[in-house]
Amino acid sequence: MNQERDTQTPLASARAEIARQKMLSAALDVFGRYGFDGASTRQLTEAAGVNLQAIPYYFGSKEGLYIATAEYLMARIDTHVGDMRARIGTHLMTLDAAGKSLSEAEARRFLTEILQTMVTLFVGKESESWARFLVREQMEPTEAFARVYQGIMRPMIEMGRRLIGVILREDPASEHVRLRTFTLIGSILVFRVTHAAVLAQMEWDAVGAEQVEILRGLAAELVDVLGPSKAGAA
Amino acid sequence: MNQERDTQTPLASARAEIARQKMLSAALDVFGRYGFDGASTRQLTEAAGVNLQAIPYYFGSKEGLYIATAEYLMARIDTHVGDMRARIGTHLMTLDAAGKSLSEAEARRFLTEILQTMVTLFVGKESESWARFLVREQMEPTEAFARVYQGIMRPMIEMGRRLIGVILREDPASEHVRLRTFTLIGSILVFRVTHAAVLAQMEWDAVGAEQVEILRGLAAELVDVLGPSKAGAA
DNA sequence: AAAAACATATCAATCGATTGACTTATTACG
DNA sequence: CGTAATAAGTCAATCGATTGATATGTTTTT
Repeated sequence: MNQERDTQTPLASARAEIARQKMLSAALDVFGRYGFDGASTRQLTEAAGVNLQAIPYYFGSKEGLYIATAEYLMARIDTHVGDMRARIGTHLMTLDAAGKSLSEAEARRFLTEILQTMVTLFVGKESESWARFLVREQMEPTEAFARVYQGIMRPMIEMGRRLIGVILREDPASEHVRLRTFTLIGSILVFRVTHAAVLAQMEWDAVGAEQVEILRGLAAELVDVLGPSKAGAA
Repeated sequence: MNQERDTQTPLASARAEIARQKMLSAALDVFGRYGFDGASTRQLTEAAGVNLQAIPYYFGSKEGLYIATAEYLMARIDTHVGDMRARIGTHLMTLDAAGKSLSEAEARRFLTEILQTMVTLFVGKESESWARFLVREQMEPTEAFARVYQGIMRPMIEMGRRLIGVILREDPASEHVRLRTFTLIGSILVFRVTHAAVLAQMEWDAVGAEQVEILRGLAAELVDVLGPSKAGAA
């Protein structure tokens, strides 16, 4: 079995590339919906419109397809958040190089942007299976966890830590800032994880564009009420 | 008719009750760890030390065992949170009957208690499989979801809504209070759902007693910083 | 022709469930 | 009381269906 494509995409694989793409696209949906064990190879290939044999042929095994799907997912997500991440990251590095510090207002603006992107990406309907893929991978890490964590979670979390550190006026590396970073993530993630309970409690039929807009507003509010512990609290 | 049999547990079922108990206890762990599809009947019966046939005999089917396990879980949880829930619930009803309203300080105290209970129940290690059972049931509802939601989630959420309504000085039924209730839940739940990422970011080896204490402190802080939108924010 | 891509027909393993025989406990009856 | 009849509980053996993977043949491209 030789499906190595080390340096270049051979012209011969024009057909193959289409098949791979179809399979990855379908696998992202099927794996996201049913998980690794829950998704059968028949299901995966039928959803992609390819033969059962295509899995061992192109990806070696079911597990190979899964790992490839995880990387495909990260690439897809990067097309959605890559710009924002690069922009904020560059801004932070520019400040570092100039020896200047991030203003609180800027930090709030960036943090709001990140959380609102999380809403769109995690709670929205069109990316439902993606989100389930990621949540599942967090809760029960598989072989692909390290890649997903390093590629998506970690950079986002550490960027969030820095921003929250500025807003709370604390060390971004402190335990407290790390904890508060996770609480903010959880504040959004809960609308995906407890999806059924959310629909029941909010009296929503589904999470459509209208609901996403409400949650984006909520994300902005969460950043607004975030602040250093004030002495003058009753 | 010298001996009543109908009201009390029949002497005949003493053995059966032991077997059922063993099976439910083992099933709670196995289902929690691997999910419904992931747990095999062999696994379930071997963990309980009973024969494969015990599942159809006592619970009709694997699904019957699963539903029974969900109800068993709720009973177990009730032994942990039942007292608190009853105490707060009674207090609220007493106030209602007297036409009095809940003070903000009391609301904060109760809410902190609820969140800290969530920490112990969801994040602690000894109840890890329980928590995973519940989280899984939320994310991919099965036949047992309605029971779990009605029995555990809903009463807790609606009690939280009432308390948060007092603190935010808003209508507990409003959309905003509902949203903020979920964000609080998510702030704790995230430490279970993104467990692997939490360990990596917090540089923890595991979530033991020490970490639970830290998270209980975080829960208290989250209630502290909760308040009606203040005008004097810079 | 040679390689790449696709398809058919299986494989052994495991799934949940069922069968029917077996042991133990409870009830019925003399 | 004692003992046979009945029910309750346990067990190994096995069912058809499905799982991921493979062996091998066919078509397409170079």
